[in-house]
Amino acid sequence: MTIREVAALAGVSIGTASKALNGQGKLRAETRERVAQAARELGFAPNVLARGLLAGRTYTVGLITTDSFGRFSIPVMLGAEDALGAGQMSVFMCDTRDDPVRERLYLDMLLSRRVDGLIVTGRRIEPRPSIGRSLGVPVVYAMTQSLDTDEPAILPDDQGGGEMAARHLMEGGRTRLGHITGPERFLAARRRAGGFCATAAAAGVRFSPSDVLYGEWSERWGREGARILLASNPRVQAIFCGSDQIGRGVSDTLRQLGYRVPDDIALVGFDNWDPMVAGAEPPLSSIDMCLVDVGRTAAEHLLSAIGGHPTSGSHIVPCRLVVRGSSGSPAADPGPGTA
Amino acid sequence: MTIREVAALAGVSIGTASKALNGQGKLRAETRERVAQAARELGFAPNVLARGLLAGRTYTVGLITTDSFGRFSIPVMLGAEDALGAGQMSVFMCDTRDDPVRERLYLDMLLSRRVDGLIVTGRRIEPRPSIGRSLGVPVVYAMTQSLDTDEPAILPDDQGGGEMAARHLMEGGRTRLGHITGPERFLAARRRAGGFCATAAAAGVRFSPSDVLYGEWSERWGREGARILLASNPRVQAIFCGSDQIGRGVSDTLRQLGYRVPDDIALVGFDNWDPMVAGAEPPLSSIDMCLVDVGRTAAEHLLSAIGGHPTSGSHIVPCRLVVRGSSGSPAADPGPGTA
DNA sequence: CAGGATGGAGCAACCGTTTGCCGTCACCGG
DNA sequence: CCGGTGACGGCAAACGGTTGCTCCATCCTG
Repeated sequence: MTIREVAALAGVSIGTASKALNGQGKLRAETRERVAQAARELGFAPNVLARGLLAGRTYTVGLITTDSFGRFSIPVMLGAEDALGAGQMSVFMCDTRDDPVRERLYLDMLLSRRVDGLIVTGRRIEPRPSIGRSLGVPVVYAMTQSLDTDEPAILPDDQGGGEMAARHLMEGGRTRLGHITGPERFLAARRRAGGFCATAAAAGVRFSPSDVLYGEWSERWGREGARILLASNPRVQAIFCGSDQIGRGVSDTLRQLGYRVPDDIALVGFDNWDPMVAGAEPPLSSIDMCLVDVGRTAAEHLLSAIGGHPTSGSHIVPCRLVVRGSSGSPAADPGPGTA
Repeated sequence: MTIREVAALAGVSIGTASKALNGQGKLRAETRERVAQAARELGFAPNVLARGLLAGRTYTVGLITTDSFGRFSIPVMLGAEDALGAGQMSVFMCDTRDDPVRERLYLDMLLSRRVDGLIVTGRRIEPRPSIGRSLGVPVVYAMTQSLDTDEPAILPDDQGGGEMAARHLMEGGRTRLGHITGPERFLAARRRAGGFCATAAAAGVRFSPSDVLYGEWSERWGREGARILLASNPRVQAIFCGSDQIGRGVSDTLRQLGYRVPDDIALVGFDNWDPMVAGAEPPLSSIDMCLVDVGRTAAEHLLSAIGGHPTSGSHIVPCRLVVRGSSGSPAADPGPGTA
């Protein structure tokens, strides 16, 4: 199954066979066809290693993730795979499980495999330490960013997502808002809250940053947060939840306490995570970070860098609002979602 | 950063440097140390491609999954990665998105990259067509099996899981049972139901295969199934749910209808999927398929096959029961789970 | 008819590493 | 003093494929 066999069968030299298969050199069309036929017959596939050895590149990129292939990393990977697969590149995926030792290990492995580039992904509380500036290969961060802010990073638009949620919830004329979200130490939580507050303020709706209920990314906190919010603000009309899990807890609790969703209180979640939004009753409207796009964009930037045109700094990928039953207008339900 | 530089710095020939770094040949200890020092200084990492080219293997395996890196494939991949990482092998992950064309494409890619072996995974309704018997590399199926039943496959013990659930639910003396699960066309659903029925029968409890409620793998069906079950069997004491999502729907509906879990009705789910079991109220007991073990075992079989000792046929990995609040004894809650 | 142009195919070097074999040097024993 | 032996290290082939250069034959043109 090597090119040697193909050349022998076609009755040409190895070099000629190679040229025939790659469309190089000057060969008679008949010769090309004869070689192609031989290759087909033998099921020949060129050894990518040998080719890479000579070309100095491997047509391979490394993808390092820190969050155990969680539901955030997966779509990013899929997007990256899409963009790279089109360019005939393959992806080595490594899960560091957020362990610096493992990260170092995987990094060495990827470098000794001479990957052409690196994508670093994984949900983080804050920007992460750079994985290294002089590794000899380009690096792009996806859904996370380096403390070295000029290293290229592709990020979801958390702030824009918060703005979208606010605009959508206020659409039906609702003005008494609430926001229950994850821990304040998460940059993403603060950005979402920031966008939400700013949009409310711009619309003349009273909702200050101190009204944001920070807690955990869990259903339990959603339940608890809902009770706290209702205690302090019993006439709330719309709640923006920082994650679908929180949204789920809020939704359950509202129903338990006798509120109707969306008629009494409208809800919007965040992440658009199918098992969560679909299982809620009614199904939960949610902000989708379009992580597949984030991954695809990251891969495109990486390809560009590999091609000699590096980019730098943050690039924001817009979110998308998916409307479901939990946020129909109090007057008239707008019907099925736009996505 | 090649061995040439290292050799030059150490003042030896390339061949000698290679031997020094690999512990081969007969060299003075001082020479070895000098080379090692030079390598360290230059941050040398051997080019795995070049090494592989000569060795005829790549220290790489392909992992083909059909279910979009879903929550079933991920733990399998992690387990496989663990077992392979220890042997210094890397994993190419490919997601076919259940598309035969993509599968073919990825397969060709992996073969032209000369992977040393292949793991095929992904939840399937029934055994899948063989990916190919004469690919030139060993193949192990994980969490799925080939129609060619002698190809090695590592499978979770669905039947045993059903037995475990039955035994656990009957422990507290409960004898009026129910089972709400996914579509009957899924082999896994039938196996779980089979184990459940057999164990009930063996204990002299009346529960026949025709009592199983087959439906979908969704929360919605859980809700619906719970109502159906209660309508036909209002005094049911324990329900085995074929997935945690179904369990979640059942749990919510029971609470809504005024039943107390676990005091009136005990629940056990399947999959032990954290966001689902933790978010349920009370937290859902569940059968864990130990998919990490499945993945690890698959990788071990693959390594063995690569080493020249192929295995064949199905190998079953046992499940594990994780007890939580939803299945405490009606007499006395046994307290926190055993896991 | 002779010389140059051109088309077509082969040769060999190269990518980076490993490893079997051989040469060399020093030391030891006879 | 000479031959043998063992310790050390270098040489070169090999892995599979690519490509610049060379070489040969043919054809065309002056």
